Amino acid sequence: MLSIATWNVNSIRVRQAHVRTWLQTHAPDVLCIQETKATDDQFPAAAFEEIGYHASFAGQKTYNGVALLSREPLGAVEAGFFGDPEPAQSRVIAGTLGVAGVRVVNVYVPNGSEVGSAKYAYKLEWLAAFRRFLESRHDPSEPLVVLGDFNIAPEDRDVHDPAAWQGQILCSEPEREALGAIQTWGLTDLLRQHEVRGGLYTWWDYRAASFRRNTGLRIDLILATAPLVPRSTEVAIDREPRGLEQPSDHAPVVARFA
DNA sequence: ATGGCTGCTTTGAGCAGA
Repeated sequence: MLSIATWNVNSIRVRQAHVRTWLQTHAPDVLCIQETKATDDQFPAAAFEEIGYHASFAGQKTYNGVALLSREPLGAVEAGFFGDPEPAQSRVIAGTLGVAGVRVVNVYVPNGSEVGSAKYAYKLEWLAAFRRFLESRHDPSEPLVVLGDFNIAPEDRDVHDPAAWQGQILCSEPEREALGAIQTWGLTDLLRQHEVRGGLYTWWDYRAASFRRNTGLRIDLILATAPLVPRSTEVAIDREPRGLEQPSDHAPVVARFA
């Protein structure tokens, strides 16, 4: 039994207590977090060590930042990825779960701002570079999990109002094709192994009472290679922390493996 | 149609997020 989770926390310093409580309640083997918005010297590692979690982190000032919180120290921890077009942006951290031999790659994909903008072009370039990294450094026959905030809703059933979002950032065809190319390499969206329904979201805008009205998107994904797909027993989106005081705008997602 | 909320920043209006 193995469980691996992802959560965009939107500032680890603000969300520290939420994350601690969630870890104590759910006890995943690894929690991948994104948007820590903290430099490495600011990262509150002791708060997690106190409750039995080892922290590996790669941060920068103000923006981005990723971390791995794990019950056991991870092997071969690497920040960034080979071929990263802008290594100064802290968007990837990876480590290996020793017992299971599972490589865990935690990603914070660029948001892209607006279709047609310079940031959008960078998002597509980043996704292509990440696919080349997978090809050059990994093999689809290895047990590999790639998870995090992809900032892409894979299909219309992952969007509360597909007509309104059609062609918009997070939903545009080029973004979906870039994600599709990563999946074609050999990664499966595990939630869709268990669930065909729409209306399952991981992010709700802070504005316009989006969570209460459930006007969300599913943009936080857990992808895995073929050896892990038959071992996938469950993928759960935990909406509970989104309803707390001062929440992250994203919900945690957990995958369990036999 | 717009902006709606939140976090951060050599602190306070502007950027970025999604």
